Amino acid sequence: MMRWLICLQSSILQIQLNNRNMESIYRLLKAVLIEFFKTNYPESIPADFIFQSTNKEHQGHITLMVFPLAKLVKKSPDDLANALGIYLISSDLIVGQQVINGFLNLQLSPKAFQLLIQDNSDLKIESKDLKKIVLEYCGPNTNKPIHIGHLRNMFLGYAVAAILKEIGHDVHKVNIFNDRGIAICKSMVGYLEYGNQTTPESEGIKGDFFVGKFYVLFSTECSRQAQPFIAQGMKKEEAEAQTAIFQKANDLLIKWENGDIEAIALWNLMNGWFYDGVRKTYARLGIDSEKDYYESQEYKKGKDIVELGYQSGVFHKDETGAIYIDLTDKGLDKKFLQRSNGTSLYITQDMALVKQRFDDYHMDKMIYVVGDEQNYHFKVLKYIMEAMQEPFSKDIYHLSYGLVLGKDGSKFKSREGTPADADMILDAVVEEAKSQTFESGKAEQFSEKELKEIAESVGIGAVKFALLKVTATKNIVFDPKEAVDLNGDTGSFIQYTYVRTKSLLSRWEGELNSQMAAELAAEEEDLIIHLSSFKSCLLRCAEALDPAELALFTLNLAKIYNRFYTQLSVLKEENIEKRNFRVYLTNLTNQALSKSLTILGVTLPEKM
RNA sequence: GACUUGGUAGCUCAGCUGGAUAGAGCAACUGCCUUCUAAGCAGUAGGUCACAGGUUCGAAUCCUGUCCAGGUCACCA
Repeated sequence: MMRWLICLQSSILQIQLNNRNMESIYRLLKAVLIEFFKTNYPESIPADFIFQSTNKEHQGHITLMVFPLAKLVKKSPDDLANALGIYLISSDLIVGQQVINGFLNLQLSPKAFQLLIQDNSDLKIESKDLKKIVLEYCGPNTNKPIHIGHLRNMFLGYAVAAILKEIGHDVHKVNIFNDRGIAICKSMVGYLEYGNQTTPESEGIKGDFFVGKFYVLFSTECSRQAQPFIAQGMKKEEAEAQTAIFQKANDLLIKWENGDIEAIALWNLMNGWFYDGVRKTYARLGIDSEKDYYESQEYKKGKDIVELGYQSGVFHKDETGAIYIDLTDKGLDKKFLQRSNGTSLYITQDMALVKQRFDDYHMDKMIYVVGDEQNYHFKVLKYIMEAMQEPFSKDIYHLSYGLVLGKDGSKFKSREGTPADADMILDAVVEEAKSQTFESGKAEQFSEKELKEIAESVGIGAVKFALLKVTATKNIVFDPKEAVDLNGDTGSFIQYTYVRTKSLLSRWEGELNSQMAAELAAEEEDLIIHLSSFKSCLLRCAEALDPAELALFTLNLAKIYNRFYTQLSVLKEENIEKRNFRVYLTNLTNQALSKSLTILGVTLPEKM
């Protein structure tokens, strides 16, 4: 983890600052403060200064913490604060100062604001030490439609990739289809038993749902057949393995692995339906990948690696013939890599896949976006590659994220076909967005086509934002009903603000000019200060590989702009200087909102 | 049992490397549309930061212990 963070750390942030806003101002003030200490206390020059934004109740923009400094020079905090305040006011960045209980509150000068505007007039980040990064996300199973957990995975992966790209890294997104194994065989048996030659077209069902339907039919029948065994006291999983229908799935799996023509034909047919369906969902969500990997094409190569490791003595064989690696010296257990019957395991194919990826891309970092229930799996994978002395083992990084839980805090179930399906949730939210447009009374302004586009953009944006605003490592309690509510801390609030800026700018015919007005209103100051933290926010998100802070930044920007918009006139302002500058700030906000939402994967409606 | 991640308002979440009276949104209650889009703005109310110790000028934040919850520890994926 740490190694990775250091690699990504940009040259822009060489000075570690204690606050998220206004780095450039702090840097300049620090220089002034150092001068003060050189003159007055040459024996004790502080290594760092702690700044924070001033509390709302007090006057000023930024606050210097004087306690640590007072301790250093052995003076009372208030005395030192007063001396520092007077010294700082002589610089052209500060126009006012006030000491309260050892806190030195400072008021920034117009020049300081002008400086902030200049620093952030473009929102581009230029950084060095760029990396080639491959990021795997999505990873659907082809036996049933994707569910809410996949949504978090896709949105997170997409946004992280976009953030890294924005910083300047060379990012390649890839997908993995888990297209083989017992699960898809269950759907296949379901189809053989109940399919009657139907197709998604004949039934008018989206392909992935069509395949999933037979998975559910299989599961239902399997549970039914398992009842007698459970009645005898057998555990559920054991009992299901005893059923006739499960045996059929197992036989099909063996046939498939042996290259049976009929089995493979059916497998191709059903996977084809699945891909057809899931790719529609990807398109709807704007999820893309540069290269698709398929488990079916990789899993056999894993066996070669196992054999190689066994020959070279890295892996061992137990008395039954199963091959394992001993990780007890890492504080872990033995991990089996190949069954005693010679067939491969989940980890076997990942061993092959990771090597394949490095052969394909020769990248500096491989990021896996996979849920935290697989933390152990990736830890082991990394150790195995290390033991195999693969130089890339250190470049494997598991970007793990928490579960999406239902309202009562329990896990969303999808195995038995409960409504955790991604498409169902999206449809419901889009439908709600549409009815909200009608409720707002604005529906008449829009054509049928526009109405549909707005609902789609707003509804999907709401779900994306709801899942992205929570810190990635934490579990999310997701209530579809709340995502449907488009008021408050939501994506649609931001989209609405964006549309506001856009509408305002479309009425403006003058030039854009960053010339600041002589006097700034508090709302303008807040906006400038907040906008000035955009770049550092992005850098922190890149380091943390987590878009949550960007989501919150964007939300706050929208809030601050809305206050600005309602409290001040822009186009109707009579003072030309003020009007021009407010249009300029509106444009900058528009740019920042547009950039942030695009990174987060939330689309920008033209109107709403 | 071991490892791991969490516990902040009725609910969903912020709170970055310790700083001022712990912040948002939802839900509840008040106001504001003949004025640049009211999917908005302004306001009221709501807290023993799981608990107990410790470190210090100062702790939601750091340390120790306890309790509670999720996840993992397969010849499943």
